[in-house]
Amino acid sequence: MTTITARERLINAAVEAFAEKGFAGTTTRDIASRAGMSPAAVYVHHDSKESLLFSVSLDGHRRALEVITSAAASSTDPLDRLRAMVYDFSLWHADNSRVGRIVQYEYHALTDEHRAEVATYRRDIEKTMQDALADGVDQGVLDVVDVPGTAFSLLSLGVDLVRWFEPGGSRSGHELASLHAELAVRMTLRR
Amino acid sequence: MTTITARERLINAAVEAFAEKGFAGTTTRDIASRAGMSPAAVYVHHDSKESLLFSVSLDGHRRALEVITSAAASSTDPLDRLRAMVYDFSLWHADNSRVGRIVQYEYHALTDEHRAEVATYRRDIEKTMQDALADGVDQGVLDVVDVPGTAFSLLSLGVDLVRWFEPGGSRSGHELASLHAELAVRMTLRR
DNA sequence: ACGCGCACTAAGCGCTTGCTTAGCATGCAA
DNA sequence: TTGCATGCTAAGCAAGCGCTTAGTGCGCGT
Repeated sequence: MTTITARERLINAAVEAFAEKGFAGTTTRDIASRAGMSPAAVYVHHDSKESLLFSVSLDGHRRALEVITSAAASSTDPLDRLRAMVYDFSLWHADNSRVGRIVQYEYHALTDEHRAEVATYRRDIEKTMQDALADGVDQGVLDVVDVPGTAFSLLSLGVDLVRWFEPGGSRSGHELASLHAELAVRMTLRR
Repeated sequence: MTTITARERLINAAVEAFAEKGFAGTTTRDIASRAGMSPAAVYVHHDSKESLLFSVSLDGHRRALEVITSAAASSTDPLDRLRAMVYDFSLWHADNSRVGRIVQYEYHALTDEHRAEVATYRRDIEKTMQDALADGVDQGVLDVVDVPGTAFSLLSLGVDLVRWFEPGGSRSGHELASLHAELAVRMTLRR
């Protein structure tokens, strides 16, 4: 059985609040009341509002990198691998749209030090996608003129989901991830 | 010669501030000082901080719709038209990344009434892209299984630019718009 | 020369912000 | 029984918020 600590309850409350109102629009009182605690309780478990954001953002970046890294390792066939990477990355953003929104849109609200730390995960995510495309070109399966630009565009499809995606909406995460994977193949397949 | 009114100077200041710090993170004092005025001057020309946001957002939505509408009317050839629409839409977002950021990311900060008003422009933008794809399919030039989903994905490429694009960066708006137009053709061309 | 209207400011009001301080209930070791 | 650490709250502080009020200086028509 997993016990949810008070610290974790506060983090979950912060995820809800930041995703709904943004970092600047969220008050520490709002976070506390979502977690069923008094305003002062936030500071028993976390140093500041920004350090709460950093916890959420760092964990989100780590999980996003892990998703795309595992997908990259799932196959040696360039086409299967590309499909898996785009599918899993987009699905993760649909399934975790609140955390994803914080990762993508509250990046600028981090302190310089914290922003620099999560920036390494962002570079790794981009590099993983670029490497997959470059390898597909080397193997003669893919035809990609602009590898960094195309990699970024493929990631954009997943990232942009968090701007509007709501669970229980008219389209499921699987549907959208499948669409993105198919579009990715069309964008890059050698003809 | 064009004279910039005090009202416009405040709007320009608001664009800078909202794009940099977000709506909730911007103070009316910040807007006023960027415009070289006292805090009270804001209220001589605008009703509230939110009405300043609405002015920026409404104008941005109108201009984005106009860009894609003109591109849609620029050719009857489905492929040329698609290229023009994606190119112009992405280029506009690169050239107007600050306004674009406000249009896309501060949408939720509008009042319900104001949000409903700009929502019509968003629907028109989507519909314009969907119609162009559907017509290309009808003419036998394009092959698009999921028209609304693909239309949204094509727009996402341009929209996502505003998240990170900075004028004077390593890639020009033209470069990115060309890339997006080429990817759009690959995504939809019948083979 | 004068008076009026308009663009603008100095000052500040009531409220909310992030965060701190002082203290209290509970549980456990001795 | 005592003593103390732990996890929390009530109260509040200084600063900053959106916005208002009361007025000032200046250009312009007469």
